[in-house]
Amino acid sequence: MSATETTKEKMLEAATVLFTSKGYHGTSIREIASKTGVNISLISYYFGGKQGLLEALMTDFLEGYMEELELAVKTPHHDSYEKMLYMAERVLTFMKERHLRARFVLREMTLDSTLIREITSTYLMKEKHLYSIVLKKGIQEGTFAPVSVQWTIMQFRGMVIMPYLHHQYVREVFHLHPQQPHFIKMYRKELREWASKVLLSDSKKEEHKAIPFHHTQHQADFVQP
Amino acid sequence: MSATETTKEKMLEAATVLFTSKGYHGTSIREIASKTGVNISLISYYFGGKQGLLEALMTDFLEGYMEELELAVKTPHHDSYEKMLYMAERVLTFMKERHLRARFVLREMTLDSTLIREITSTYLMKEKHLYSIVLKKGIQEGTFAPVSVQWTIMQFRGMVIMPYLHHQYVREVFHLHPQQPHFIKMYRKELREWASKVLLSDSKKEEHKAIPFHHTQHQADFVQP
Amino acid sequence: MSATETTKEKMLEAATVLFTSKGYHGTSIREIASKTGVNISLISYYFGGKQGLLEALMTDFLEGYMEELELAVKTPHHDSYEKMLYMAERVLTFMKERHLRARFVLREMTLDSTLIREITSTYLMKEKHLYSIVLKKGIQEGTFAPVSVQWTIMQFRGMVIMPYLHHQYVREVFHLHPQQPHFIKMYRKELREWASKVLLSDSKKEEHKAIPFHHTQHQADFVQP
Amino acid sequence: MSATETTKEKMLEAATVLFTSKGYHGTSIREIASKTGVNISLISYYFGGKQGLLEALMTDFLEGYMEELELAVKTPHHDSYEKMLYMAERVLTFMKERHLRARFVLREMTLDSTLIREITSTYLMKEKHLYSIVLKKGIQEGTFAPVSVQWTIMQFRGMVIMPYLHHQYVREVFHLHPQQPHFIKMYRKELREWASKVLLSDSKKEEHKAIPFHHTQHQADFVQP
DNA sequence: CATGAATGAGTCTTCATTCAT
DNA sequence: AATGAATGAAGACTCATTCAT
Repeated sequence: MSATETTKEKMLEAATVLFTSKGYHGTSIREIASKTGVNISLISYYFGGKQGLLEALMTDFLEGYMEELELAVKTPHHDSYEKMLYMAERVLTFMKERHLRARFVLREMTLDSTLIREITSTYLMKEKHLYSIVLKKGIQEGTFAPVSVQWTIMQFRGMVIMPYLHHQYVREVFHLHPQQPHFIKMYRKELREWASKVLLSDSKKEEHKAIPFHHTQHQADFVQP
Repeated sequence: MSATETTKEKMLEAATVLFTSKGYHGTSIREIASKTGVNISLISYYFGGKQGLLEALMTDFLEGYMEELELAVKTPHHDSYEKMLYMAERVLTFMKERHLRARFVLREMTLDSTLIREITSTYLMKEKHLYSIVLKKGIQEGTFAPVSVQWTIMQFRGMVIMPYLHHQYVREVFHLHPQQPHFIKMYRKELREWASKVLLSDSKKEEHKAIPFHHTQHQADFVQP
Repeated sequence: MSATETTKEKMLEAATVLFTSKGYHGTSIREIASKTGVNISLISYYFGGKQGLLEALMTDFLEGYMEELELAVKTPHHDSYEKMLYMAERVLTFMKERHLRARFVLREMTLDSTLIREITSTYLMKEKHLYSIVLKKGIQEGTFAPVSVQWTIMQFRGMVIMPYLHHQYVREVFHLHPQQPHFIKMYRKELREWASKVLLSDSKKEEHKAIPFHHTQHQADFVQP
Repeated sequence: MSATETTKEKMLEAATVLFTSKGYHGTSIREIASKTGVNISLISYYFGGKQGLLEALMTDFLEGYMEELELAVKTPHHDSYEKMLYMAERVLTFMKERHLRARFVLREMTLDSTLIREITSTYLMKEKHLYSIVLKKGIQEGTFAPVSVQWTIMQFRGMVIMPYLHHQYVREVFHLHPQQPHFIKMYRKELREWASKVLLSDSKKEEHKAIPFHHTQHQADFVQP
């Protein structure tokens, strides 16, 4: 890795941390440069300005994100149910490994600046498309109940990104840490549970026996009826 | 309403619009003043600065939000299932009526600035507490299956706020408009469906017949098996 | 004069001095603000930026310049010869009173930036037009010899602006001071002399007896044949 | 010519173009390097910085300029009148061949920075001296009328450099192109005309018959009395 | 001979805020 | 209650220059 690449990477990392906690506009390039340990002007030099840095950050993340989804779709599975969960799994793992950047990008996508829209819209469409394919296939196969494709995607996507976008909330209110392996394991089970209840067709429900709540053993917040 | 109150209200409105689309730091008080049609210094005069404006905006929203939840909890219902859905309903309606402010506040809560934490943490705790009460009660009653309280709250809350926080996404990708009455009506049904599948205990599932998909008649995205 | 106007005027004055001696790009607004004794940001506040200051400076000068020429043309004269000289006289006096600004504007007009062109072209056309009218009239009347209008304008204009654009040269090399009344008086005579030799038709040369060289008495640089 | 010399020459050429249209301070060495197609640092390497480049540019031009004048003075002529016009001719031709550099240097000389003064003052003095010699000689010979030496030099020099310094003006307003051979030819005649009227003593005027206005045949802007 | 990474000083501009009116 | 002049700090960015390679 060349000197340039190393420095660039360090900059992106510093920017990620700062952007995530203070927001894009709330962070000055001076802070980024200082955190990286280089001169201010190097940011404009490498990325052509603060905005270039933002674009690099987002594009880089979204590209990786989409790649995970695409690879997941290509991977052969027993049925659409397993594929759907595998998609979530890969995306979750991907975001876990870069949870700060994930949080920042997901938040930034809630703004409606033209710039953001330009960067993200293609990816969002693609994401919808991929989920859509799998869902439709599953319904046709009879694996899934005849659910509304769009509402299901919205729900599913919402659940997948939730721990990262609402990282702060999850941590403060529930004392859970979405960047830790433990969390992922549990969250996977929750998703599976949800999917089995909401997605599966009645005929398939018995085939796919929902994983029993053995993960609840390390959770003390249950109320016995 | 006095002249002062009107001006203040107009300022808050302008700030809401701008903050929502460009973020807090991305908006200058100059823009707010100009959009309101008043002198810049009036913002510092009324709110003691930009930060004061932010606090007023958030506190005001969160207070109303909590009030809705509290009133919903106090309202007598046939069972916890109905109460839970009624809570969602009130919150949804509250947010629909001020969807811009909702979006902004929800997004701002994903930052981890100390200021934001100070403003929001009490409300978040209270929200968790209220949902918690209802969920636990429902489990004890036997209305709800013995689900994990915390995961369920996270999921439920995620679903409720999703259309407003991800307003941009929902609009661009699915061409739906969460601020329109039509949307609320449909979203209510989705929530009910979800709740019936995920929350209800087996014994109750028959009692509460899930509302059939008659809303799907205006939706063309179904795939028949 | 309001506080604003006074401050603005002071800024324009400071900018004139600095721009003239160091050029537009060679001068920082910090220097201008500091020389004016106000805060830096006031420049952007009043003129909308450094460029706005430049435009104000140039437009203001050029407007005054053209007004002199127009008034001179409107003033009734015995013949075109007197009018022509009167035009020069008024412009000279105008520039003498703001010789720094004159120098700066005249120099700036030798650049070919788009901005400058946009500001100046209209004025230059008008100037040509006014000179043109008088020259043509003079030729028709028989006051002037049938000279080339365009070459004559170029020559005449060159002579009029020379002392101000080449102020530095005139001062350093000839120890003359174009901003002093004395200079103007002498220069007027030179122009008259030039005009009588170059412009007047033979028939008129006798009528308008060239003013004898009595101004040469305070000049020691003559060589007797 | 070595590779070095070629690169240096290309740099000077690029600098000339940019300095002329945007001014010295308005041009960055980055632009110069980029236009030349070499690395930025090479400018500091070759010329010891931006200022060094400026000095090289000016000195080079002024040296050539003076050489022309000196050679003209040394060349034997029938009388001072012919010599004077020959001086103008050589200088005009010299500037025509490098009209961009001429324009830039002439404009730069209207600034009063210390640096510029240091570079130019010697040359200006020399120029004055050379013109002075010829003028005085001519007056003593009786070729020239007893004109004021200094005013005449100012006027003469002004006329000679005008087309190059005011290149933009001449082009935009009169649609003439001082860098084309055609222009030079016409301008030479204008100068001769001017000189015959302004400089020549009465006794000599008949000897040197002013060239009739045959150049006016391609000029349509004449007004017949 | 020529390059690219890196720097520090400096650029213009915008920010939120204050104060006298 | 509301304004507009004015400020100081901070914003992003560009500058010319250096140095190791």
